Amino acid sequence: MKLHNSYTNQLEEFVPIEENKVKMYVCGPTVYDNAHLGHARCYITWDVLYRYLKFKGYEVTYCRNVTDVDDKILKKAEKEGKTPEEVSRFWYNKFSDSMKALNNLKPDIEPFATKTLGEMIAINKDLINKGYAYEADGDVYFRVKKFPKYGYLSKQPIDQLESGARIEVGEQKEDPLDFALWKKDPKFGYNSPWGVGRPGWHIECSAMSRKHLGKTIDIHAGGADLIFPHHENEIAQSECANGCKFVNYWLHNGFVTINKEKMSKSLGNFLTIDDLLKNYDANTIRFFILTNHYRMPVEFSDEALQSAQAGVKRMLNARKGGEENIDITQYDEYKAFVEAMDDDLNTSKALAVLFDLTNKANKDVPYAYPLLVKLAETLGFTFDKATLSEEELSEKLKEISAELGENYNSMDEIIEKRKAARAEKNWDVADKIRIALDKAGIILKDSKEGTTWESKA
RNA sequence: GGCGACAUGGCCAAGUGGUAAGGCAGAAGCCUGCAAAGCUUUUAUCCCCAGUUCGAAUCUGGGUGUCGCCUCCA
Repeated sequence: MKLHNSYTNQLEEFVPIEENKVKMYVCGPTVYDNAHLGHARCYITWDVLYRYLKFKGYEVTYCRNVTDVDDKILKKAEKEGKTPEEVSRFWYNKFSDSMKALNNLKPDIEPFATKTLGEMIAINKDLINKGYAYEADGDVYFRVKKFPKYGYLSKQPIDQLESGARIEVGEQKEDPLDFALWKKDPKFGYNSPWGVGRPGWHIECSAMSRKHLGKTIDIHAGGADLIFPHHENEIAQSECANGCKFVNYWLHNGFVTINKEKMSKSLGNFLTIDDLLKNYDANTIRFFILTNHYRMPVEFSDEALQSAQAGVKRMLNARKGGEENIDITQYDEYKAFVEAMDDDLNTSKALAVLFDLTNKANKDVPYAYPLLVKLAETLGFTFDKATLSEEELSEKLKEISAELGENYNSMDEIIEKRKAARAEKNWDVADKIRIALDKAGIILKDSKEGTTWESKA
């Protein structure tokens, strides 16, 4: 399997440190607000990687952190008169709900920054002892110039970075390039050897990664906007503290754009996952994301989502049939799918394979449907049809009964009535029934085997 | 200014040297009492210019355009 490594900027054969085992870390959310489509793309992308690695037979440990100590959380807490814990807990729960709604698998480990403070302090101590960091009036900073490889990941010449760097008021840096490992904060801080303070953002990931996955890990992934400074700084901290390589494969996803601009919180041009789910289901959003290669930008538009909706509907509508227990690896489509995914997660090509199978299923090729389901599930699609609850069904029946001026107690009754009308060539009655059902969001499908119904939603 | 990415049919999008996958939308036909679903058929020479090559969307050089990072950001 080949993956694009941002560190070398090359496609590389993926070889895990330990045979058959993968340790992957994804930079998770800072929990202070709703997640938006951009976040959805990121976490869907890495969810697909996680699923695919497992599909390939790897034993994967997927760690995605939760940043629950941050300026924005504190600001929100102060504004709302809550504790930072209350704020972060609330938004973490919201985030988890969104991830679940998008059908993303739960990572094996979801560490919280506030629960990893001991590891952060330990790393900071190491860095100070080794001369890579220094304390200054309750703050701790990293000496960037002591790490020659600084800038390698982001491909930034150090002098260029230097010209952009500034020392903020109140900071005690030796050099403008230096970044904070620990910041004095008497109000919301935690005890440390340097007084009461809070960790810097970057050290959190270095610490959580080391604590849960070890000093050197296979994969570290996240949005491309994290390359600088976040991931650059993580490398500096971890490699200097641990004296060994931090990450073997750096993977970065592209952005979601809207009107050709990056969708982001600061620009305010974002759509929350919750809002999106009001109009489109998880399969549609996933399809929309996966039609593009993960490193390319994806332009959001309702037209694009509607196109995705139509496409995913076609796939999910594939005719059921075939044997369940087959050896799927023997088929060409399986090989084509694996080949596509092995090529740096070429999901658009993989989707083409799924459409090939959809087509074959509709022509009753015996292995097509089971293989389709198996492969589509590897990309995180779900084939469960929307089912109506008891109450929803009785609600619909009332609606339809009212529309037709009759009293029906079950869908079967209605279908029987229409069947009888059709047998008498009473098209008027038959059509009225079909149209009334359609109005209530129920679609009838006539076939030689009989008539079936399903809910639109 | 520095660094990087992208430019393929009406829309989205694969394709890194051998003659343009797939999806959506459109058209025609089949099926159907009608419809839905499905099936069949159907629409491109790849931003521009120059070069390398027997041969380029694919490599090289030069343009043009768009976007991203360099500050919190998935």
